[in-house]
Amino acid sequence: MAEFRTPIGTRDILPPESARWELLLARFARIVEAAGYGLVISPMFEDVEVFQRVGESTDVVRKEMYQFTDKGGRELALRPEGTASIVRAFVQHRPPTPWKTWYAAPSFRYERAQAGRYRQHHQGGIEVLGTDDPDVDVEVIALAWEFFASVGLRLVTLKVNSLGDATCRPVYREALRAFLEARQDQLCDEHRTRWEENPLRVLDCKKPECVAATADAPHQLDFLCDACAPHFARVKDGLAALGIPYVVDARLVRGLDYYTRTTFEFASRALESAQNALGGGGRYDGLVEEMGGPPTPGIGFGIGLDRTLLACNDEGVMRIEDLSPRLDVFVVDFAGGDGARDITFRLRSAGLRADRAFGGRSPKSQLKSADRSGARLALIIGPDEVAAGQVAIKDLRAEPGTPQHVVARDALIDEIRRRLVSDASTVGPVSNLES
RNA sequence: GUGGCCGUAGCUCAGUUGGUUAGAGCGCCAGGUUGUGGCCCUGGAGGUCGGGGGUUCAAGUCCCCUCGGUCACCCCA
Repeated sequence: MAEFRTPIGTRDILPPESARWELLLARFARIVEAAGYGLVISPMFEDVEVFQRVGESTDVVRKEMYQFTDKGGRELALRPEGTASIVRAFVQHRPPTPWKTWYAAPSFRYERAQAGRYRQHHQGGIEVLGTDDPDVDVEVIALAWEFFASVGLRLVTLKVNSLGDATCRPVYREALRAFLEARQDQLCDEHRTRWEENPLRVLDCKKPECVAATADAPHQLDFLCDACAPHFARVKDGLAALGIPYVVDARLVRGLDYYTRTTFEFASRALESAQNALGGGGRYDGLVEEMGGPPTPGIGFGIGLDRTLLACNDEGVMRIEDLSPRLDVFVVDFAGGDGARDITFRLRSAGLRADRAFGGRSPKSQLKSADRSGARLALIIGPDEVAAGQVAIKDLRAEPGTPQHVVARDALIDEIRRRLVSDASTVGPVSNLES
């Protein structure tokens, strides 16, 4: 057994699996940048209060945060989600609005690991600050939808809801409180004592008692004010206009307290595991102010990239086997090594993807490495070729017995290019699935 | 934080009611082919049986503890 291993709930992502991550991140970046979003790279730890502002009553900040004191006595925490950092950056730098940003970064939560749940997971997300136009809500949702579609996922479902705003939410809360108060003895053990703390959370409880007791509970949707109702209607119209299927789920309550108005969640019907939420988000029109900035509406989503890949596994898309080899040529030299050293360097300078064998191994052994590398061509340099100033080119995908060609060193790069363009499948893994 | 299941080679696993030097497939390395991969054949390297303690003449096998993995609850991405 190895002496050291990755901490609980974390893992190494190694080749060839990591190639899927490169592709996934490239897809995400391409889609959101094409929509005018700019990358924000923020620290992965912040003043602990930055994250506490996203919701004192949520498990994420209450009991799952990686908190620590640094040597200067500062109270810091590892980022448990993406939005708080972006909002903090907005308040700190006051960029012009609307500020459209994206990020792809790890988040950390101290939880028991299980399928689709890690202590370090990776989220890709976008945030738009400075406009409450409902068409932005539609844009944000549509970009997430497009991302899932771009990786080939077909079994993704979208749920939307509106949680109201500072005007209508308190009214609804009070109605729900009154409703729960009348039936508190029917709730589950936990909520019988805690329903007052956060009444909305009771609607999210999966215990049969709570589900039954709240079956005909009032919905926020029935309490939307004159500002929120048309906002939500416009969002639904927009989704319909773009052909994005959705269901309104009046019981959708997300795990962070900052949400207002539009909230949404993506789930995979393909995922067998209990963790089938791929991502979610919503509006947080009060959060910037809460963080000490000017009143500024905002909306965004976070997508779990780890889970997106799990969903890809279950749907059979983004398969590692479909990723093409990354190398154009593999250099085999059993004439001392000068040729491998010099030619590999020249090939790379010319923009070709090239690797070689080291250690002066036998021709057979080096060819074996060439085969496994997945390269299209092998360049063979033996004493005969050196003497003639030539290099042998072997097509590694040709049928056995296919004769190899010998070219002068001066003509080598042109000849390789000629052979590569004649076979489109030699394009690398990223660009091959990029279209 | 709670519970179920599981820890034997790099990987996937076998190991008969406890009984000699712990096995296979894949992978890796080498040879068969004094300069040619993929198929085949042969050989080799690689394991304190997760760790500690206990029972026993004898423990990979039984018991306890512990660490780790995994799945579920909870929560969420």
